[in-house]
Amino acid sequence: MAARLNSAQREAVETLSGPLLVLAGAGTGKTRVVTYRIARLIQHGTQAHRILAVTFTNKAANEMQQRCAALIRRRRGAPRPEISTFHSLCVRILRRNAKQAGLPEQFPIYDRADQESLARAALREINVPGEMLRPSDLLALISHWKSAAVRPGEALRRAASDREHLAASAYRRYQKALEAAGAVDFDDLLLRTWDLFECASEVRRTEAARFDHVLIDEYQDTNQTQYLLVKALAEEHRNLCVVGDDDQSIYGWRGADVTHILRFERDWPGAKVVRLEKNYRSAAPILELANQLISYNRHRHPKQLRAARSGGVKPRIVAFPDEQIEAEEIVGEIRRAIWDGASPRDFAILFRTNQQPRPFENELRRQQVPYVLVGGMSFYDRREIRDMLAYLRAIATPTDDAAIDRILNTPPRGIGDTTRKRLLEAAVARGVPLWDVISKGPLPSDLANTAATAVSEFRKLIERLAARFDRSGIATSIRYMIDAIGYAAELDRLYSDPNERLSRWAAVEELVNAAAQYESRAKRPTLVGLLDEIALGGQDDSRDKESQLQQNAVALMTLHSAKGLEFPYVYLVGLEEGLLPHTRSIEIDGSAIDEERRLCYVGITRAQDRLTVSRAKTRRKWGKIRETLASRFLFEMLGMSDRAGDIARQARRRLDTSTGRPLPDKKADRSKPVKSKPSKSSPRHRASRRSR
DNA sequence: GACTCGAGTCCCGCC
DNA sequence: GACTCGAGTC
Repeated sequence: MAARLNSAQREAVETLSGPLLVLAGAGTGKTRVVTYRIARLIQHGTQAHRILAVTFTNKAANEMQQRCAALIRRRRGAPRPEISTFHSLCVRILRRNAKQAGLPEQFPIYDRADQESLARAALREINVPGEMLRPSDLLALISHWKSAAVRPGEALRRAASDREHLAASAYRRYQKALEAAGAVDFDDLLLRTWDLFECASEVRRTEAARFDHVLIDEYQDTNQTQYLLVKALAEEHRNLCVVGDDDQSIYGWRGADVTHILRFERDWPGAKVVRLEKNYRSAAPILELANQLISYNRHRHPKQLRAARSGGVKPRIVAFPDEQIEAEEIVGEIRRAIWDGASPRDFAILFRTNQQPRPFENELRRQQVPYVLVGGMSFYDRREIRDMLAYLRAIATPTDDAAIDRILNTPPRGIGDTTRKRLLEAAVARGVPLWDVISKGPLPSDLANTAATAVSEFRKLIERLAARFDRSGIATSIRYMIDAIGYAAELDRLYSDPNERLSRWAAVEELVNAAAQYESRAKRPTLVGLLDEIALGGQDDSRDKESQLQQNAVALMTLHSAKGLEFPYVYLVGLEEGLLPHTRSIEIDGSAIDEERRLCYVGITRAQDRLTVSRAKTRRKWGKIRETLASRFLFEMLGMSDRAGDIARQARRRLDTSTGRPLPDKKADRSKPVKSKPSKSSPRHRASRRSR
């Protein structure tokens, strides 16, 4: 099998023991190296189930599983290598050792919306004015603390400003509420596993001893907790292989620390380092642009991607009058290419923020080009699905206050705000979950008679549903549940538009299907198991990234979602100061801009054959039209350092004079749009003919 | 307690 | 522009 590998790849595959760092540039066959290495280990006598490979996304884990399965001839029922994300790995460890971890046997995993309601409650409790600290700000801080393994006490000690002090107190309350509900949030999955390893060394030893080899993908994106976990799992046998590219570290904002990969050799003395620099993905002119751009970053392992292919088309850089025309022209071009025989799935439109795809979606629909918006509003974020899941969680783990709170009056059953508040107050005062107040009583004495009746009806409903789930299969019980709560009637009531009603109802049915699929797939299906899968990114989410990308449709996604993918034709859109680099990063400057630059680099290196980079000269934001400023990266990728520097200074000036909001500025950007060599059919020519 | 309407807010990326 | 929240009304 080694014949299909180049010499560097072969070296990485054949180094079978000891610490190994594979510095893999974009498109250099990293996945191939990892899967071949796993196959080689097995060939050399390592039992498959004693190999652990950790990825960051479910998509990467699934893909790696499939590739390994294709490579390893396996007897039916023979063990497989354990390939999973950090989060799934930690859930399994915590569920196996729930008692030692101080968790109830069936703990719920809180998602973003649950976290937000906890954050809101915590801020209310300590009377923090909304303009000082919003729930989303608090959650970002908490996540940052947790990914750096900082507990509330430590956060309080470290607080340098009033705002941080308040946030740290809110963090303490947030954590208390989480513990009271016996729940964990996403960051807790990692942090509590680390705590468990620290407090119970026998658990750490047992868990680490399950594996003889550990592989970590995308090592540049590990945060502090993940770094500690990796150490704990591999320090005994030292058979650790990490793979990554410091130039593609784009998750600094959620605690990823690029220094982990930069100092690997110091952490693991005797480590071998292999560099993969031969790029099999992109045409040479595309790589030239990428190399040029990334050379502006300071702290990095020096690398130069070399194209394995010769020839190729020079990337285009285009400016459009506004974002509407940007969308129209790009979609028009894609439509014509499809007419000429290209396949829709060969195209990707990449952007920085989630508000950018809207005009593209409209155009794709109008011009009848099949497309798929990857990420964004997920199936499981839909209101009706969230409602159903809240019921399921309340049934599986009644201590889940967030779930009970959501369904208490959904559909409306006469339990209004006042009643809800009184129940919550009683729960807090008694130090018990909300469900205990409802089910065991006594109900607060000041409840109105009608309210008390409604609450006890609600209790009976949940008990009846729980009994049903005990008796029958999951999908069957969910169908019964939807019926029992009268959800169809609720949808009729809420949505007058029959199309919307239909689409919402279809989503509900889809959930039943997902549950049925899970039931047939899982070895021992349980409601908690189903909810775990969904919380961890839903491997059975038929609308998830992977299956979305398998459809023959143009892919629309953020640069963050695009990492690890490749397309023959890539449109990297909205290259403007304020978007890429984003305003928030311009404010911070320095390393934040470097990360934006890496993001842009990731975008460029997704393209195989043709790359188009575009921007709009004006853009509508909150209903107002504003003139934009070309991104500094456009000039950097062409090696025009001076112009890039000018732009950076202008962007900062705009920020200073407008408290963070770019104002229309007649003088700004009067300079010619970035020079490109538009062919006659270039969208720019056609765009200028349009009057609008 | 449920519903409607208008003012104010939204200001990145995600497992 | 789109969404949320709170005051006012039934």
